[in-house]
Amino acid sequence: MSETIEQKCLSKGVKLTDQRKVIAQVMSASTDHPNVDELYNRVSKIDSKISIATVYRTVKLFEESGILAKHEFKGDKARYEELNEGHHDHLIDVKSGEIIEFVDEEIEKLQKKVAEKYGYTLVDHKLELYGIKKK
Amino acid sequence: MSETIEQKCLSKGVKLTDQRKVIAQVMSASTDHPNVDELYNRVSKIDSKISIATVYRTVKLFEESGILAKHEFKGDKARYEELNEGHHDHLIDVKSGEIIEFVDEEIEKLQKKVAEKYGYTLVDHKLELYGIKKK
DNA sequence: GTAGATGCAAAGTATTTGCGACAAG
DNA sequence: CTTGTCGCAAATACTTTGCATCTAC
Repeated sequence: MSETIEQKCLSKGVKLTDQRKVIAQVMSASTDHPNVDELYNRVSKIDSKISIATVYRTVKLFEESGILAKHEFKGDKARYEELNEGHHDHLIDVKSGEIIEFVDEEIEKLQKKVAEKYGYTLVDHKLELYGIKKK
Repeated sequence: MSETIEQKCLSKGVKLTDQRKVIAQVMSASTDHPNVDELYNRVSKIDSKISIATVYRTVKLFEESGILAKHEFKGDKARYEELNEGHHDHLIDVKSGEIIEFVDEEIEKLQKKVAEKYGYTLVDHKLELYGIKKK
């Protein structure tokens, strides 16, 4: 069981305002990958006075603090998800937009190997698979 | 030796205007991955009357026709490159912004395998490695 | 008490689009 | 000819920011 977003804020010295608590709570409760609009809508239901500017400022702050991950899938708006230990990549259903998370150690290893081959130390990567569901 | 962009336009039924010829020519001559601004600047040197709206319209059309590939690297604007047979992925130098193209058959195979595992047929993918040059 | 956070509205970016004029097939 | 394209400027979509006020620590 990993730390809550609020605990992460404390340990990273991020000031915990009411607005941030609500945003943290909504992100933790989300099993999908909401974009800023969706997040703002969910947050508004809990506290309608929170502005969208605060939502933007907060996801940016959380991303920089390593609390959230930002994804920019093909032709779509930026989406966010809570970041926990286990790194994973995404398989996107091009018809429905459904997002499946997966882990493949072998691919991870090969990526590192490719970077090394060109004289680089891998610091980050992005792997997205786009597929159509088989019948 | 593969087809020129102009040949591709003909075979795909894309009308060849003067503006499109210039944009095609600039893209073919580019060894980097220009964004729309950069492309517009280069195009303007050849024909200063071409508007940026036309550049946007053309890269979109070329992308939809499978002539150009659009890339959206982390936190950067959309970049374009000419699409030829050999598919490749990108290794981005996070310090300099330099982009290295690479191919790794093994990773490609594993991607297909992952998609299959979840019951999907892989139709597209995006793999970007971000690294720091070793000294 | 003070540095940093918020809400609001205005300003930025990047990109798209309506429209009348124009050109390719 | 006719359909699609162009240039222009206005519109849109998403995100950031200046400023006065407020709040966590």
